[in-house]
Amino acid sequence: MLKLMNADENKSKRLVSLMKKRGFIQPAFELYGGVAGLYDYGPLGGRLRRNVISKWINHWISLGNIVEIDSPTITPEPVLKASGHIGAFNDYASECKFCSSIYRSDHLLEEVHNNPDSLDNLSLDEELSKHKIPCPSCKKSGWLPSEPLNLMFSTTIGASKGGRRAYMRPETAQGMFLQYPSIYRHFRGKLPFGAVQVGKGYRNEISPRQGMIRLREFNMAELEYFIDPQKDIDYNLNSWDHIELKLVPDPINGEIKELKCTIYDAVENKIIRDKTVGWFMIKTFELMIELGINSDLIRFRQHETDEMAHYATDCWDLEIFGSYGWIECVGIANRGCYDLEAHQKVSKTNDLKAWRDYENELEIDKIICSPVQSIIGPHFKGKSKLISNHLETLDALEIKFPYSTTIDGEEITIEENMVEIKEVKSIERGEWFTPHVVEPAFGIDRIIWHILEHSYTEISKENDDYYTILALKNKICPIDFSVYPLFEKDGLDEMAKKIIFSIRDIKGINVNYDGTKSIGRRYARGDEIGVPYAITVDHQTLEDNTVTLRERDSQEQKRMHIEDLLKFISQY
RNA sequence: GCGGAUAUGGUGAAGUGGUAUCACCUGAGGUUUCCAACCUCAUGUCGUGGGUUCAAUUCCCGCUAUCCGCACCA
Repeated sequence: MLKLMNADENKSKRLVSLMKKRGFIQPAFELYGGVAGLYDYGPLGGRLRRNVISKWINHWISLGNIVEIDSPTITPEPVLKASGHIGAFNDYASECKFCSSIYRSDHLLEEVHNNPDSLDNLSLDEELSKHKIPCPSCKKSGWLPSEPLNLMFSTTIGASKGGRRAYMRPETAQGMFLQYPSIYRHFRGKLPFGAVQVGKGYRNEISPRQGMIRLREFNMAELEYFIDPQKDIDYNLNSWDHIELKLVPDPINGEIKELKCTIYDAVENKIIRDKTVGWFMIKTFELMIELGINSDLIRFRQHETDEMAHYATDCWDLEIFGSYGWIECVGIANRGCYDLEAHQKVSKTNDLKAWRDYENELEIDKIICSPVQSIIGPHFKGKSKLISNHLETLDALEIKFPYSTTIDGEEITIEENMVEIKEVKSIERGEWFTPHVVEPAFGIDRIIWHILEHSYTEISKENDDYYTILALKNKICPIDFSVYPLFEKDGLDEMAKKIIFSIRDIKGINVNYDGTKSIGRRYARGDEIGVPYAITVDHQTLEDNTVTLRERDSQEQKRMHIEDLLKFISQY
């Protein structure tokens, strides 16, 4: 496999050149020297990206219980504190007092400490001064207190000094969690349901590498699927029995082993711990094939327990093989109720819950102490509300009067005449609970990169070592049809333009005209950017209204009447 | 972040202390009856800031970016 990668190295260089040359992908801000980790999509890449995103959204929306939402990228600090992004994502950095160089605190201590990664900021500072760690750059020893090295871009909301601290979101998921009440209402409380969001995410990587693979600003597409953990849903997993997935399970019981099996078996045999995760895995696999990823180059890898993010309980990555090796492109995680509960706790609301009907109604007979407000009110004044609440929690059968307790730091006594012992009947039909969340999170840029890599084919033609075909799938490709007049004279060019106008009337089709240079070159130009079909207008067209339709991948041509062509295109 | 290498039209490359060459691509014209043909012409380049110098794309230093290791990240 290593040999294969080396052989492909030049090929992948030629792909990068092509991407730049033809306007798919290029480093951003090149006029100003460029910025690592930031990329532009060009005239063709922009449309490619749009097509991938549309396909992604439709794939999920068509399930019927998924909606699309959108939320801001600028996120106030408390949100990210609640979600755990501030804290868990952090490493500490120390600044040299003398030369202002900044280093990761734990890295400075590597020589003198076994596991500096585990230290908190105070211990880090202590160790640094105890061992008189010198600055690698100026060799003096003296460090300012370590600060969290945050991988998020920070900003301030509001221009004045009192502005609120905020960050560019590191994932789109939080937007879906915060919109949960609205989504819950939309579906009128019927779980399971989900929401998707496509947008930019930001991570201030220390050193982005590997081209499009690690970006500082990237396109993410995330789906949050809210489920009742107690309800067993039948996903009909055996309807995918014709597909064998490559799985690399958590090596918790031994060495890493890749195995092949159907999604049904993987869930049955508990290789995949969560059925819903399994369902999303196979749905995601389907989507990848539709987008043009080579199915042989896809595998799922389960996160090892210590590798799992702070929120997840089970997590599988969809990895795609390309010139950078196996790259994680989708993460499918069961996040449990972590996020919703965290936000409920911090924001002090009760709104992030769902209602579950009991199978059988529960009749509950209770004997309670009902406070007599006309006595308690005047007697305890401001404290009366707290006292009433307390009384309602007591078991009336056990209580003896006068009853003493401490409320709000004060000893109080309840006399018998302050309460009324009542028998109440209540019927409980269900309960509130916090839904669990299964999240498939897609790195769109990484997927696009691999679509391009897997589509990129070089064949040899006479006099041509590298004839390039970008075998993009229909409707993913930026341009769907090209119309070429054999020559731009004798009215062929006008005929071609007439045909283009009729094609443009068909919705959603992007058609392109090219009339310069030889016909062979124009086919080559089209093949190179993945135009699936070329329509050629020749002299015969003027006589009998027929054109030739050339297929990109087979390079075969068929002559057909313009009417039939338009019919073909409208069904394309 | 550390170590090494690199930066020349859109792409891929050559070259020089006196402002740069080639191929492909692109555009115009000609030619051409279906797969990167040919002819003529044309457009377009020394990453960036500073230093040395009469003169720097070339030499030196800083910065930025890219590639390869290591580390980090997922």
